[in-house]
Parts: sequence; C-alpha cells; structure tokens
Amino acid sequence: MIMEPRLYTTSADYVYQELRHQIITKQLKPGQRLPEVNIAVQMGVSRTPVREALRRLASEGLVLIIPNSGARLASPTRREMEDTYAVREQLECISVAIAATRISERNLRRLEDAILEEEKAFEEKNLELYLEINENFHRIIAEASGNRVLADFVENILARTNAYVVFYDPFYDIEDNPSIAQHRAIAQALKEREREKAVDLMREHLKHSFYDLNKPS
Amino acid sequence: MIMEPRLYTTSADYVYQELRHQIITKQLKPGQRLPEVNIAVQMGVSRTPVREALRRLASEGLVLIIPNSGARLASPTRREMEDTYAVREQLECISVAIAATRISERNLRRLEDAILEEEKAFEEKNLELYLEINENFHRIIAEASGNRVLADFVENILARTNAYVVFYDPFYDIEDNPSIAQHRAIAQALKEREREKAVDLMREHLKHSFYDLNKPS
DNA sequence: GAATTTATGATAGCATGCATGTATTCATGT
DNA sequence: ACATGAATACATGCATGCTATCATAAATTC
Repeated sequence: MIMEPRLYTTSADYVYQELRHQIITKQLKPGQRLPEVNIAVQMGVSRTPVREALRRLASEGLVLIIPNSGARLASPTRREMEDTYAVREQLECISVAIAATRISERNLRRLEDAILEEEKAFEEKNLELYLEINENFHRIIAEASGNRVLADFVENILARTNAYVVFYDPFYDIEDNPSIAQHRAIAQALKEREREKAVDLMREHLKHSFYDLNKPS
Repeated sequence: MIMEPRLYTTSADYVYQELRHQIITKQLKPGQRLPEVNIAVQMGVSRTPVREALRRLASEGLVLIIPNSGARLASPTRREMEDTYAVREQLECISVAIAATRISERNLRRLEDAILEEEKAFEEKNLELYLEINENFHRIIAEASGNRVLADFVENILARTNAYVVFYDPFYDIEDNPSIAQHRAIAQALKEREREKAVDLMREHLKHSFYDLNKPS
C-alpha cells in the first residue's frame, strides 16, 4: 500500500506525525514505554524534537509523562473513554449548532468532498486514511463554527478519540457501518440550516461511535 | 508585598510560572515579542526550558508561536474573548452539573475554604492571589465532576481566561464585586445537590464575569 | 532472614554550540 | 523617491555532552 507522503516542516513535527502513525497502525502498544533515545535513534533525529513531540502527544492525552521518569503510551480505561466522549459530545454539539447558522457554501462543499473520500477509503479498507478523513469531517464543522477556541479544543479531542479507536480495536463491519450515512445526514441538515436536527444527528452519531468502540472485537 | 514562594520541580516549570506571573502583573504586554534568549538570560536558565514553557503557554492560547520566527504574547481580540467564554460556559456548566450529583464532602469543604481565602485576597487587593484562588474554585468543581478529561479542558480554559482578565484590565469595584457571592451561591447549590440551580448560577456567574471584562476600565 | 542502606545503571533535564531559516537594512538601479 | 535585491544581523531548530534524579539491585546490618 502506498502511503500518503507525510508533509512536515520540522523534525519535531515529523516525529509527532510518525508517532501518531505508529499508534494508529498498532506498532506501539498501550502502556508501552517510550524512551526518548529509542525513538530518536529509530527516527534518525536527536532527542530534542522527540521530547517536543512527546509533550504534544501528552497534551492530547495519548502519552503519559512522568517527570524524571519518562513517557509511556496511554492505556485508557473504558471509563476514560466514556469521559472523553462526554466532553466530545458537548464540544461537537455546540460546534454543529453554531455551524448550522453560519456555515459557508465552501465548507458545505468541503463536507461533501470529505464524505466521498471517506467512502472510498472505507471501501479500500484503509483504516488510517479513513480515520484521517473522518477527523477532517468533524474538523470542518468545528472551523465552520467560526469559534477558533472551540475549533482548537475539538482538534484536541479528535486527536484523543481517533487514537482510542485503535486502542480499542473495533470491528468495522463493512456491510453495516452507519457512520458515513450519519455524516451525510449531518451535512444535509447543515445545508438546510436545520440547527436542532443537526445537533440531534451529531449526538446520535457520537453515541453510536462510542458504542461501536465497545462492541466485542 | 511578600510573594507566595513558587514551588516548582523543574526549570521549565519555573519559567512557565514566572512568565505567567509576569503576564498577570502586566510586566509583559499583549503582542510583545518573546525571544527565547532574552527570557533565558533574564531568568538565568538556558533556552531549552524556555522553549518548553513557551510551547505550554501556546497550548493555552496565551502565546502565539510562528515557526522559525518566534513567540509573542497573545493579544486577544474581543471576539476571541467571546469565543473563549462561550467554550468555558459549555465546559463549566456540564462540569457543575455532574459535580452536583457526586461531589464529596471533602470537596465541598475545599470550596468553602476557597471562598474564605478569596474574600481575604480581595480585601487585601491582591489581584494575583485573588485570581489564583478564583481559579481554584472552578478547578475544584471540575475535579469533583470525576471526569478527568473534562477537568483537563477546564484547566486549560481557566489558564486562558484568567490571563485575559489582565489583558483587558477590568476595574474591580471593591464595593460591588458579586463574584464571591455567586461562588457562595454555587457552593450552596452543590451542597444541596440542586443540579439545575447550580448550572443556572454558574451560567449567570460566567456571563457576569465576561461582562465585567468589557466594562470601561 | 528481613529490612534498611548503599551502590550502580539508566533516563530525563538542562546547557551550549552549530546550522538553518527569517527579518531588517542598506545599497543599487530605474 | 521608490522599488528591488543582496548582505547582514538575528532568532529559532536541532544535535550533543553533561548533570541530576529516579529505579533497580546488591550489600550490609540488625
């Protein structure tokens, strides 16, 4: 499989993206220790950018840093996941509510594009790409709210939840994944400026996503 | 005035706290450039911990980092403040709602203690201390929700808003600052497990705080 | 033999020097 | 006078060596 070429401006950024990649592709396991030197050597950079990437991941809850002791990959409990989704629901519902009143034509088109790409990635069973575009869908809505702070927070919580998806290794039934249909419904509601409807659909969508995570895999 | 001794474990932590201190005490001005070397020399440490502190402040929206160019202190517009408070309202209302159902006796006592300290700091006109304890009040409620992720997010948004207080230089009328009375009312509602009431009071409290920021100073 | 102390190894935290990229200034030409 | 471009100063990004701290294991004492 040909990977999308990773774009990055700095080494720290590269390490950050690479670590996320390794998390998504399960090369790293929950709770695993992440010594700076190991990562530095493996990625051919020095410890400095590694430290920076680890702290960024820590701010997203994906990595746990114990002062003077080291970093390890998070191993979220079911409880932590519930908590995360509770926050995500709050943020995304307000996000979609505001977006419903002020989303631009351009962003509506971006949403539709995202849905198309999403279908493609899903059919190709490219989980990493699918997650990335899924993230994009939600990101576009957050941006469309016009509230920059809200968008930042949504960004953070997306980083958390999409990694959790992998930690909990859900079974995606190719015959029955309602997620994309739900996205389409949300996009439609936004297009029609149906605020309440969009919020309800989003809430339903997130509840379902969370439920999916907890299905036996 | 005798300052509370700052406790810190690492140099990076020291720089972080010291920078926040300088922001709160208006030694730094919105939009001001923050070159790593200057800060490093001034604080008697190397650039490394300074970089770390700056990035942490950036994650709290207090500092803007432009890659390869440098960091500067944020200069939030009124719009950004509105946005921040909108998010804060969401997070704190859900926070207090959950806390109302499960706050412990111990945390109720901590709330009361915070209110007492707060009154003292206000009477002494110690703005920095007052802000710190004010922050504590909200932090305790967030922790009492039992949702760690939520508490993290509240922590982040508290860091933002309390610096904004200084950026916008509000006039605190010593005769008429309803904030502490509002805190007392919220604590009372929590004690009585009056969920809806606590949420309404919190919303009112935040609306008022935001309004205060926008009074002519 | 258990507990406490001591030694040893390993890792994060910090300082510093070098490389790279950016902003400013000044010269040059139109 | 203004625009353009080169040169210079400056700040960040990264690498590397050193130091402080923590965890583990060995040793000594009771």
